[in-house]
Amino acid sequence: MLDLKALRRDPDAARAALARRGGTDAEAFDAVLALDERRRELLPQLETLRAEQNAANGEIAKAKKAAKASGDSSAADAAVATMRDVSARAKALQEELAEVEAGLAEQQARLPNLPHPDAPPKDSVLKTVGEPRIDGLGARPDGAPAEARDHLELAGAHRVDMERGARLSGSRFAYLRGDLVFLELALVQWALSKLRDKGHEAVIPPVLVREDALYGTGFLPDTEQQIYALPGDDLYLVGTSEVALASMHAGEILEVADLPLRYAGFSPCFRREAGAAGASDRGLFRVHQFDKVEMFSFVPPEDAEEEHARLLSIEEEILTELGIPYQVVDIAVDDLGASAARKFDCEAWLPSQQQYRELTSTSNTTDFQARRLGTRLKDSRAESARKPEPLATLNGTAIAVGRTIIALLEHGQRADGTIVLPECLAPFGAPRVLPAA
RNA sequence: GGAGGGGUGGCAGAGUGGACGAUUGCGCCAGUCUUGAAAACUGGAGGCCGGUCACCCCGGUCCAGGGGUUCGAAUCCCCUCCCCUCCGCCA
Repeated sequence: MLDLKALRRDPDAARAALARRGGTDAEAFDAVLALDERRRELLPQLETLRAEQNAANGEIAKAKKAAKASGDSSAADAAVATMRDVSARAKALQEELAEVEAGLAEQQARLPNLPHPDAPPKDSVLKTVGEPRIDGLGARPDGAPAEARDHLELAGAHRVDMERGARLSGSRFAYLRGDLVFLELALVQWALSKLRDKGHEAVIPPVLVREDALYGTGFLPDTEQQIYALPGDDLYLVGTSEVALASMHAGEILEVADLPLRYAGFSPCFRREAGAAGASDRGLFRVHQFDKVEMFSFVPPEDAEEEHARLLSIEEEILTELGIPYQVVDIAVDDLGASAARKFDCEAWLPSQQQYRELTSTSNTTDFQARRLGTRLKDSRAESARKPEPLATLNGTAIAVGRTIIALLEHGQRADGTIVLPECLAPFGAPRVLPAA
């Protein structure tokens, strides 16, 4: 949600910023301005009537008492009759105002966040780290791609069982089995431990949430086609624990001294992924259910960019320690989600596809989510008490388990089909080497 | 799922139609006292909207949330959410 005061102060700047996103938000934007203005006309009128009512209430109470003593209730009756009229006018105004405010809230909810001025017009690669090759297949000096097997071949149906997954639940569902389960648990435990050491409290959140949480985080009204709903219970399955983590402090006023608040959520994620499946999305790459470790931070607004860089550096550290070559992409302004002002993706090199594919992503949502969720910040110890203000929230993927497993299998593969796994995972229960399928 | 009982300020807890944004206690902040602290005493302190996006001040609003009755609602009625107790069920 955007700050109405800021929009009023400089509508043209906001309009221009929104236009960079390329969507058709102009109508909603103009509607917001118009409804806001109407609201500001009606409100003082209603308040004047209310003040009149408040003043009269005391008089009526006195008159009633006097009437009781004297037996003459004519004065009281007259006052009540007068106020009956005022009350009716107030009620009419109130109804109109409620209508305007409902419309305003609806239009306002449709507006996405203002993009960061540095968010580029097109995806732009900021850096590339690691060699796009596979050490274990080093037999050929040119590193010819033909030899690289993809993760499904490497894992085998007894470890990534798509067929039975589909039989049970439909396409894009998988059974993860055997060694790979321990690999997942090791990845998760490794990541959560690392994040704990960096000040992120581990959290296992609910994954079924109310509609409010999805509106609050900006997933509604924007990505409804991606969200599983349970209409019988008015609940939704989250596509990311970001929803639950952001909502942890909904409606709260936080203390500056308590910031930053940093979390690491571990949860399954559910996405409908409506539409045709592409060949490059086969296997675990795009499934309806996957597990993920997600970072989430609440920081003062002025620290948001620094925190964004921090989350990105953690993502890079994780990829580096796992030995996965990657590139960092500054996501195009017209490709940001509704809540993000800026987004960086880390794309891993996938040997089987000979291209970089998204593995992790980190977004600076500035005060957009905080404003929607009603999470604010105050400083009780400040010299001059200032009003609570929205703070900044940021999120970033630590480990998207399925895709990380893909990258690990493909990069660890050797000519004989066995797979070397990163050393750092061994203490957490992962095998050093997976047998060939 | 069934039957009851509840939700009031940071916490505890009064208030059941008329000056209640709300008695009181604890906690918190400041001051007086003190070498310092404690105690005691005095004072202060919420959010939101608007007047003017500052301060002060003023008006409006907020007693879980929403709607209704009334000249007037913390108080009466309806709906929703949450918590507690008992029963049932269950990883």
